[in-house]
Amino acid sequence: MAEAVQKPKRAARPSADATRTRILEAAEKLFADRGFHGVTVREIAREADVDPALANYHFGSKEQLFSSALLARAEEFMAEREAALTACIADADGTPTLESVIVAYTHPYLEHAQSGDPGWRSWFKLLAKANTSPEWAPEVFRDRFDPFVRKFIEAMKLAAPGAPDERYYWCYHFFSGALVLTFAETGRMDRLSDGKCRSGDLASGYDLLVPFFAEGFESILSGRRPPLGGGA
Amino acid sequence: MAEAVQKPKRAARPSADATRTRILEAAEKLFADRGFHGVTVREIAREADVDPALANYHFGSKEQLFSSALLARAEEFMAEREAALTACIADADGTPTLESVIVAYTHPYLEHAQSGDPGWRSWFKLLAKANTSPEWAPEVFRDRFDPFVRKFIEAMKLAAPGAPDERYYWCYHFFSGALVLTFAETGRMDRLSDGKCRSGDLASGYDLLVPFFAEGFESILSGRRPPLGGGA
DNA sequence: GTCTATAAGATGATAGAC
DNA sequence: GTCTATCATCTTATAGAC
Repeated sequence: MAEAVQKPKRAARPSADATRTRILEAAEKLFADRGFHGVTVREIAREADVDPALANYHFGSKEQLFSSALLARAEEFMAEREAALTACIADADGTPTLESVIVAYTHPYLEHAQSGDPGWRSWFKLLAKANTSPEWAPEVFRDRFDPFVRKFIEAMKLAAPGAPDERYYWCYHFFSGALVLTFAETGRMDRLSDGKCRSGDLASGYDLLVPFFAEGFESILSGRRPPLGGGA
Repeated sequence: MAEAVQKPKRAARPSADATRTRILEAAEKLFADRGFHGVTVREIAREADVDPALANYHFGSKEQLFSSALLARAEEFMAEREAALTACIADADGTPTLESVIVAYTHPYLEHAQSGDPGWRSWFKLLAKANTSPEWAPEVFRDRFDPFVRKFIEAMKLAAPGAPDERYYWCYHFFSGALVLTFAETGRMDRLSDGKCRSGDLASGYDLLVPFFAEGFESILSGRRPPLGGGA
């Protein structure tokens, strides 16, 4: 105990912090698989091998636990991507290519998916579910995700300036739908292709996603391909 | 009663069929907004202004009710799209353009969204949620959606032949993620753009979506833009 | 076909002992 | 920090009266 006072080393006692982490990891996994309403606090506690009351003690309500799970990796993820985006713009003296902006935005997905920590893959599934049910953790979207998306859109304006404002938003919208679904690994493609393509082969998907969307963005933002009606 | 025997006209008595329909419409709306686990059978019955026991009587379990709601419009929707796809191929003597195939695949979304029946917009939201939680009604995906998607992919092969098989599947995957999210109208874009873009303005989105994806497909399937790694 | 009543069990949350 | 016990409520589903 005198030792602990002198040197407050973490994990001297495996309890409190470890418990929090175990609950958070269990919540991440189960919420990712079954969504907010598809999981009970008791199930999360059981998965974490922890008393049910501890979930409430450490995180408050079930809503707060969900937000905590979504937020846990959001900080790190957004910071990395923001750094990549800033570097990409600086490296190109303020006029990056569309492809380089897309790489900066998406490469952290691939890196984490391949990192060996399976928690990231769960978190991407969680993100996909939250993306079509934003009412589950609106403040996380508002405070953590949206500001970074706005920076991405500003970077697209540097890469392909002069298009009507709405086009940047719609193109981003298409892009995000595809990106989030890809890293959610729903397995649908595996069945559609009779096993010829695997959802889990994210490296192959990524290598196609980047040029696919670079070209889509380029054709719309440059005006090379006009909108169908000829309108906005 | 003698009349009813002679001429078994539908809706002579507004009860049975009307009740089924009311339950189905309420289920469609509530499941679309909150997902399978986010809604109780009692809430659906209350929304339909019907006794809770009738949901079980008419549809069986809650799972079956969800599947019925997803299936209800799927038949009509897929039949229309299949007809459009077949016509598009026939009109072009077997070599349609990529854009015309994309239009055949997507235009029924826009038509129904603008049809005045708000049930279709709910159903598109339901589809988006089911798309990231396919475990809620796997048989509907397997039996109704997947066969039609395979026909779409065959049509893409007619329009842009000769690419490695996996590219058709990945490109379809990107496309479907964007399409389904667009017609889910999550409202995210409205906030991101500070109201400059509205999720509900589906006509504008559609007019950009078609050329955006025509170009993405074209560039990848033709090999004009190679995959990042230079690989498959 | 509709509705009442109820079975049989799970749920989120907390108060209070340790 | 942890765990036991429990509250008040809600859940899906069905049996049986009308």
